[in-house]
Amino acid sequence: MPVRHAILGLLHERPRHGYDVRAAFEALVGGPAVWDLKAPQVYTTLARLERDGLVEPIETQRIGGPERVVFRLTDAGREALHDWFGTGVHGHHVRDEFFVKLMVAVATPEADTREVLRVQRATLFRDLHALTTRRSTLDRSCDLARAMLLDKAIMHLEADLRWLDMVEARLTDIERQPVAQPIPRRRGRPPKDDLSAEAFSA
Amino acid sequence: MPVRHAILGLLHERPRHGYDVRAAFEALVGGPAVWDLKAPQVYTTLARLERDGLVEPIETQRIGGPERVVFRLTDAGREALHDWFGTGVHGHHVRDEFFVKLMVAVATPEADTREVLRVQRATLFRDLHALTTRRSTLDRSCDLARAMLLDKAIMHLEADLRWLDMVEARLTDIERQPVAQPIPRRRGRPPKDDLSAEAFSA
DNA sequence: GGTGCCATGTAACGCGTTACATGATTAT
DNA sequence: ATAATCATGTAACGCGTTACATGGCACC
Repeated sequence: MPVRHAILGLLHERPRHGYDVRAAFEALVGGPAVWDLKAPQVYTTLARLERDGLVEPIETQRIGGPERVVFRLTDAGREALHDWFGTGVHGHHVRDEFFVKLMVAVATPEADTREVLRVQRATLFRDLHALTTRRSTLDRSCDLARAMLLDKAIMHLEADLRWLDMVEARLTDIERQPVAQPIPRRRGRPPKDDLSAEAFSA
Repeated sequence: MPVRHAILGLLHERPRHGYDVRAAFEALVGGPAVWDLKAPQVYTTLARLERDGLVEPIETQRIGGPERVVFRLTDAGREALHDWFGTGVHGHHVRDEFFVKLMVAVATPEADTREVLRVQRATLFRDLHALTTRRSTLDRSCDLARAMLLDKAIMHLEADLRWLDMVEARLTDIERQPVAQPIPRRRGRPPKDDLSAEAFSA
């Protein structure tokens, strides 16, 4: 959902056409290396915004190449932008790919869980190194946005690495204990066929 | 991409039909409260996996209700699962909704950046409180998966809150300085500037 | 005049969600 | 009998991505 609202913000500043929106977005977040907003997403999002009445075309320029449709915010668009500023963003804690991978690995006897952990740690360390390197080259420049974004990414990577340490410690603790019992989807009548889910295959 | 591969893992354990996959998945991650995998996603994903040759139907049961198609892994499916275990998951950190909101707010004179920060902090604190509460009720039970997932979520929320403190400090430092200059999308002849970065995005 | 690139799109796909259809079983 | 609900889907949408089409312009 970020792009949609970001475009509202950029159009609030001034009316823009697609390419302008894209350039402004990337300038905002720190350039295409940080967030390469794809052109099709700009145009389709603008089309949806227009359909929803948050944005309206005001003119079409033809300077060199194809026609450029310039959009501006409507009142409804300004309201949506204001609402966006007024609501917080929740952490999305749960949809975590590596957590799922870890759970599947634990449940799969043929999988080497320690190896999965090792590979993940190595991946995150490489990411962390790349980020800290870029961060240090940035320090002298006055690019606030990129520095803050890198800081955030670095802090999250560090959290992930600490979490991996915790996970490994716990796995060592309970090396071959039973780990989970099935959680019944409590609903009405199960069709008594119940071969459902004993989560981990001892 | 987690669900696709998780389903491969569950079918590796034993052949299953759609409902069975869903129940097993939720048992794995800690119940529908943690990750409510939607039924349509299960069936469409199974269909894609079958189309891609990673999974194949072996029988159809009709016990009570509708027909149930039971799938099992193919060799290609086992290979895909193995590859999944062998590759690390990069931090995605960059597609961050709040970061975008903050950048837009800074660039929008009418927006109250401090208020945006305050609302965000309040939201994250509420999330953190909810999670720590759930975490403490879980402690005595032996539910490893949920505890680890909550730990991860809590650590990331703490990182976000520390980051917010940092951001606020920086904003105070440079209260009304100019914040961003546009970054020209290299047009015309590409100056081969190539500051390409892995570690970020895809 | 090619070659390539800009700027505008369209089309199709993946993943995820919600809304809805269907038939069978179970509870009241 | 009626209502609920389970298990199987389909359809449509949002968001994001890649591949491709189009037409002008810039350079060699």
